[in-house]
Amino acid sequence: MTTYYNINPKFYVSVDCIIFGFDEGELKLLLLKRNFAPAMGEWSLMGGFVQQDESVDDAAKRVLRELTGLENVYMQQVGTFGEIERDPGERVISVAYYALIKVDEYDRKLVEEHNAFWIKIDELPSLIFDHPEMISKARELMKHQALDNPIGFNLLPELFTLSQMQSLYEAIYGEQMDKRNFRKRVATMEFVEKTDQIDKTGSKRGAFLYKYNDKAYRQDSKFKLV
Amino acid sequence: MTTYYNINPKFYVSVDCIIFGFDEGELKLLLLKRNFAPAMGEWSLMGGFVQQDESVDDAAKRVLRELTGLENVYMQQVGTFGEIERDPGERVISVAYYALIKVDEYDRKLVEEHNAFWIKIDELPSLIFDHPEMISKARELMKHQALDNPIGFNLLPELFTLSQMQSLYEAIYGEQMDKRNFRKRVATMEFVEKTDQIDKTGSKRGAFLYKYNDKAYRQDSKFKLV
DNA sequence: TCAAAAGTGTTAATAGTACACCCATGA
DNA sequence: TCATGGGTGTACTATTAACACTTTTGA
Repeated sequence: MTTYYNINPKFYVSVDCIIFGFDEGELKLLLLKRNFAPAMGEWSLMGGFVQQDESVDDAAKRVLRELTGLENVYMQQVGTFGEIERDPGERVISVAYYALIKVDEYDRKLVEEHNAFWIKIDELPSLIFDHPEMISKARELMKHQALDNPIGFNLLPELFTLSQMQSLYEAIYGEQMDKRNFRKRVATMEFVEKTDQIDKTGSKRGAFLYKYNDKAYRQDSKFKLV
Repeated sequence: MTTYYNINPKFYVSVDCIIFGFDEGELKLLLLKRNFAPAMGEWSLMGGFVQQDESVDDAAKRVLRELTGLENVYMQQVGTFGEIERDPGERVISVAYYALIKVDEYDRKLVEEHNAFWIKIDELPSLIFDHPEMISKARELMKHQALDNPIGFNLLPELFTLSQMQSLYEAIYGEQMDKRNFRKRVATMEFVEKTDQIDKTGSKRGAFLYKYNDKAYRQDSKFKLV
């Protein structure tokens, strides 16, 4: 019964990745200064076309891997952008995903080859097509999800100080937090575990390093910082 | 520079609508008992293929209108379902939307022609493809959005009693609420306005009818029932 | 007269917020 | 010795949760 389908048109379908990183106390996005057509020379998200042999989710994973070399990254679908003229070249329906990566883990060489750069999220250049809209939706969604899920740890190194964790959440929520209240709340989370290791890079005195225990989270599961 | 696009495959893209209604104190979905191919005789969501001359969002609006006759309905994109084999006939990438409609407003004749029926959300039949997954995601998203946005009024008639409103929110949240606390919270919302009209259908004594004032909401904008 | 839904306040518990000083260390 | 970030507790305020009886009226 292929006739049922045949009367309908087909479309190019792409994926675009909003790649978040946290570095030097700031949220950043990994963006391409395109050294390829179309829109060469302009800034864009990393993207690619969905292929026959992969699901849309898998296409997003592949595209992220092509740029960063990373697998098993936390990714979430942001939404599908389907305006007729969104890509001036041809009609393309694009599915946006956001990804949270640790900035000390990605493949420098791949990123360099793609001419990609980390840009502070409050200092974004102009971007092609509807990529700004994708980013603002992604940011909104990520912030919303971060409110009651411990997804922020995907942006922190394996071992982190409480100051790093606080400045991450300040960056995500866009507001300052009280140090004592913040630490009080973290102290109630059994899945944020204090190690006996000390980080000396951030201060002279040194700060205890903590780690996130995902298994411990699934059992008790309460996360709320605001 | 069409060569850039040409090397990539194209796909059928469809939309599927999860249509919520609130009737007789229960949340319901408008589902098709398919009287057309493929999967004739089975239950499914209302769907359709995206066409060349419409955006994906517009396709969803069109499909909803084809079934209900309604325009300007509250709709939200739920997500895109892109597994390779999700439709056993052909590869189709589908974008799911949920819609909130007032059950006293839709076009009975159109619904009858499509062989569609209102089914209580806790008594759903088995559905084709990944439609159950679409529904559970839609329900989750709707519940989440209903937590701090006054979207529930899209499901209530223009005039409603506080008992109706409470039972709606009990259905959405899936939990019983305290009548006095509920009314206290509603009383703080200036955008829920008491009229001087009384509904006598629900009780012998009669209950005051209220209405939702969208303009008043946009100005003050706080909504929180839980 | 009675069944059935409408309507109405107070109190206790909990959660959230504001706030300031000492500590340890390397330069 | 001093500048820098690390670390800690308490009192107040706001929010949320628990709870029971009276009213109206049609059948």
